[in-house]
Amino acid sequence: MTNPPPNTTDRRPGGRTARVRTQVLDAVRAELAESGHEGLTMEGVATRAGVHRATVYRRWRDVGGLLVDLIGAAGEIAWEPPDTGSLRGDLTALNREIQASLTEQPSFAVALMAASFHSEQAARAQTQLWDDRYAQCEVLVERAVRRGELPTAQRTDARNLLIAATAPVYHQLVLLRAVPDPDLPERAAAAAVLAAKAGAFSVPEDGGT
Amino acid sequence: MTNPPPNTTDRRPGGRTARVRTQVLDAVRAELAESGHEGLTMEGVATRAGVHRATVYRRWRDVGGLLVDLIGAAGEIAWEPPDTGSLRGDLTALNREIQASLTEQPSFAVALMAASFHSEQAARAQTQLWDDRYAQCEVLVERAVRRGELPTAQRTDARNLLIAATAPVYHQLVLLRAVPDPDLPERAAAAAVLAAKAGAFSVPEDGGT
DNA sequence: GCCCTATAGCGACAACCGTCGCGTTAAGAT
DNA sequence: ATCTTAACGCGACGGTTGTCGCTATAGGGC
Repeated sequence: MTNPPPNTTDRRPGGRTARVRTQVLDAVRAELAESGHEGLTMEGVATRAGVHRATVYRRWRDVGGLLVDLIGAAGEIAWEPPDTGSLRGDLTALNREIQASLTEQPSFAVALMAASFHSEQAARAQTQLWDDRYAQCEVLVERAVRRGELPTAQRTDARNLLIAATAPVYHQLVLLRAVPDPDLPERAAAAAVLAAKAGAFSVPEDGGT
Repeated sequence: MTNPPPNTTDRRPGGRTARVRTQVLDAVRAELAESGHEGLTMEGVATRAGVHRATVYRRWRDVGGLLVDLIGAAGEIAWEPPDTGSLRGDLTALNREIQASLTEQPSFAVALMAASFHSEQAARAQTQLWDDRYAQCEVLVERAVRRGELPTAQRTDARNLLIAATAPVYHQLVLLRAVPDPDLPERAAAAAVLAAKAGAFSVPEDGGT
């Protein structure tokens, strides 16, 4: 008997499995839109997807798992950091995006935050998501340095600058649950830029080579 | 028949009622310490307090309600904003307090945040709590202005300054779940001060009288 | 002390949640 | 076309959650 050529992974991602996945993810989106992150329940998703509860539990474990998979599905569409020609403009645009994502009904970002308190996978996915975004955004700072908008005597810590610029938006909307202030994105961006120009995020050039 | 003199409120806050309350709140603290905000459940609190489940549900409604009452009980002990002699020192001290409150095990602040996604009362209480704190902290800015640390040509919006200074700490610890950075409180405070000195939080003096 | 009644105790309940074992279906390889 | 078995469907289960109607207890005004 010839050795059977090894099965790639012994998985079956196609056909029915794939169909079930799209049904379930669609159901997640629909439930989220209809009843918000509070009404997002495993039972509800399964019923709406026309799939058995046990299936959802087996493949996604908990609500966090569903959201994580939704990130995966959405993450395939690329995101690009804004490029307006000035650091302040870029950060403002970024903040506007963030404010929109936290304000839209329903907010996927808020759902993920809520889930991250109950679900380990959701927590990890959230950290991952923001980390990636911030990494992508570091180019904003590099561009600003190249344009001469920032002091060049010392390197500017891009991550800290980005966090300083964006954190107030989250703070106001999530923690303080303030009504969205249309000027906040720009104010927060401007403040961060001023601080950066004053050298607030400069770090000693670490020894090269 | 003589009109019976009106009972003050027809409530009975004393005696057994008060005893039950302290038992329950003690149980909340204990459960929180033992199993964190994730393990804080109505059932568990009731059992530990030696009280019937229905009683806890009736009086506190949900986990959020318990936390809210805990704030009330703790809120009676006064909190004072730091006063170190400089704006930067004050904000750094404030940030250190915040970082400590988010890092301690278990963290009441984190528990309240988690609950605020499920419980309306918890959400309101959270907003209220931070609002009060920020209102109290505005004196920091006033003192700084009086000391001449900030530009006086225009008024500085204390609230925005405070949020810019403190938001990064929440952001790092809650959203990004980064490991606590001992330098962050100072860095964030310093950045906010620099921005403020550059006029980032100045607002047009609104026309008095 | 004696009432009145606010509040707590109690047990039952329906709903939901998550898991399990087992039978069925249909990918995907030959 | 056939076979193997991954993935799903199904129903049942034990545990938890939140509510309700009722009874018992005790606070506090008289």
